Amino acid sequence: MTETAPRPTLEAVAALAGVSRATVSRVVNGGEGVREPLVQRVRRAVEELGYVPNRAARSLVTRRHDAVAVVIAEPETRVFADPFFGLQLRGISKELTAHDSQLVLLLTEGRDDHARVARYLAGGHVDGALVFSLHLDDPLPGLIRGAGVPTVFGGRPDWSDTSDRSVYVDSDNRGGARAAVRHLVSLGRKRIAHITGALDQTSAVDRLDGFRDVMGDADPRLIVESDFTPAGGERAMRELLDRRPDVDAVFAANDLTASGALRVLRECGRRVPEDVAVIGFDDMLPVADQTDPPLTTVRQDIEEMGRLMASLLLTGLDRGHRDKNAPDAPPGVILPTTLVRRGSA
Amino acid sequence: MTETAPRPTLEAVAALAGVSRATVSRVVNGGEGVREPLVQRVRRAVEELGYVPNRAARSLVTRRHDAVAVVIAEPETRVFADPFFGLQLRGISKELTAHDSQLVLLLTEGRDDHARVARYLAGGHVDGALVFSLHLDDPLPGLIRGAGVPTVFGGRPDWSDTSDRSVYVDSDNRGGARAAVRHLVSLGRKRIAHITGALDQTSAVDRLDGFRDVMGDADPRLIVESDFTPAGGERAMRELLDRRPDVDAVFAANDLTASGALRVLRECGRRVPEDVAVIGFDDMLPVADQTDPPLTTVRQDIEEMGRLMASLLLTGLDRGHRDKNAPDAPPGVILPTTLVRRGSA
DNA sequence: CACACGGGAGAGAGCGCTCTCGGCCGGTGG
DNA sequence: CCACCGGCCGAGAGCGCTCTCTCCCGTGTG
Repeated sequence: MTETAPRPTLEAVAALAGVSRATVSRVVNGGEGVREPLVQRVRRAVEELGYVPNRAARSLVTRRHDAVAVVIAEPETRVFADPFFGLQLRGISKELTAHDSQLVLLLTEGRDDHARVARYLAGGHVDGALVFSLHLDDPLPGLIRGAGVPTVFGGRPDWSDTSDRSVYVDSDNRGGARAAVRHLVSLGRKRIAHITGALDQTSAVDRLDGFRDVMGDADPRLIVESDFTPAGGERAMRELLDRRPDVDAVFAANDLTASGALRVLRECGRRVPEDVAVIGFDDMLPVADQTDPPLTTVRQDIEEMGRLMASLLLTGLDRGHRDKNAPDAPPGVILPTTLVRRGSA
Repeated sequence: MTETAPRPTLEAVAALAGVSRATVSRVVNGGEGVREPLVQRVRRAVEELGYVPNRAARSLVTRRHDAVAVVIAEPETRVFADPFFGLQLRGISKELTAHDSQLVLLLTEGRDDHARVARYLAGGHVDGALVFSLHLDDPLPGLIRGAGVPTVFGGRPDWSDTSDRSVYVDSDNRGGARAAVRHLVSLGRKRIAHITGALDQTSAVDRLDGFRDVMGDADPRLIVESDFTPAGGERAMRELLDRRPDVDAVFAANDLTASGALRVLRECGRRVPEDVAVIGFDDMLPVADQTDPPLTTVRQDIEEMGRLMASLLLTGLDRGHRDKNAPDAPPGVILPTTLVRRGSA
């Protein structure tokens, strides 16, 4: 823990270059309206002193922070133990650093954390927020909208509030589900079942809707509600085999669920994919490629989703600064999903 | 993207409470040396206006930022796709919010990112840094030390530089490995093999050392070098069966490797644990409990590791401010690991 | 009853930066 | 030749806060 050395200031650079602070500032911020020889002198001085602008001083006057908060609301520890957020963060990070913005991470669990996050965002310490809130009844999105900070949501928010025009980015859960089920149909399967995800999340609802788009007239017993976990997948699969022993295909709401289902099928002596074809969702590595047989699944580009969220937020901020009357951004952007064929279907 | 409302300032609170800015400042920062009735008046005014201090203005004068950077150096995308960092971040986040500090996340891939991170840290925008650097030859730790920012490393850094007294937190990789191997011995296994991790990482080296502590005199052919991946585990297991078909136990450097090994063993008709016992490392969910059979493994408390890193950094910072001559913090803190018995050994 | 003492409150400087404004200088048109 | 205009640069104010310094008032003492 060494003592921090005194950092060079704009003043110091100005003195060394023999110009005024204002000129150094201009050069540091793009160099518009400064003649070339001066620009060079200043650049050299900056280099020589190793000058780095003091962000605090800058944002004190500009009222911008070049920082955005990433809020991950995650009641269950389990959720964060999967690679999903890691990939999102990666995408977000790339986009933010490309725009020279910082990523301030806010993790929450429980209600008091919500208040803390809302206060932080309302405090105006960041230019905007990227929010991941998984559950329909989560109060956080409301709190955040109340904070008056530009926000982009990850995943479609709950539409129960119809005035809600929140910007969001989501995967094409419904379309992906349709593609999966159609694939099963094209394989000649007749009794296609669906193990749902936790239906308090829009992604689970959308995947179920996609299933229904294709299998609207299916026996309702072929739909079993579950919770996105492997254990839940096991339970659901047993239930399914009990209800309809003749089931010949399963579309599981995610890969974890599918892995549970696979285990039960193996236990019960059903061959996959010969007797029962199985499709998952997410293409979550290292799960999907580690099952036996490797899982056919619907891939979503999670990293791209993060990148796009950040991009949307930043361009929104820019537009806000330049032109308040620009046409609104589309409220939602849906990223395509693709079917990845492996061994299980 | 609404317009940001004008935020109330200290001045405004002071006016409302009928006191000076200085007094409000005192109250906001703990209220020492202000008489009770005034404290009350100020508190009410703060409440009424919804005043939140402007961090930029504050840190401009205090030269503290109440922010620490978390640097995750991660050349391969694969690494971040596992739950490890998520849990670390969770632990770090808890500790930081308890101390009212922000978490600024810096993800890197590639050399130019290193320079960027070093510049950022040297720029003095944060009070300290928590650094995860997995590889022995990574130049990042050196750059970061050069930046002169208080730092705590996650995982034992490379000791090739003997003057290095970096503070770090690590799991007891060596002890955990010993416990695993001893367990195999206690099961009566005689031909115990080790599939190593990527040996450019200290964790892999330490686990190998732990294996050797117990099995020092083993046939060197029972040690196969691998890379922490499932595919690597498969390759290594085949190699192992080829070299020593009579192998009766495997200690794999992590759970992913173990899962690959399990698959090969099943393919080759070996029963687990009857013919070959298998132990992993990490207790990575949802891998360890999803294998067939469920994996016996060595658990490390990853979240606690993150929490402890943050705690060490913060107390170090505090001490730095209060008393430069306090005894140095211990360079390394090692967290215990525990053997988790499941079905595979 | 005058004086020293100490604790609580206010005044004011300034952290490092940006940004507006005004002045200077060179070039052009009348 | 002079007024004018436009492009560059510098001067200076001020962002919101903390912190030192000073002043004031109440209490205890000679």
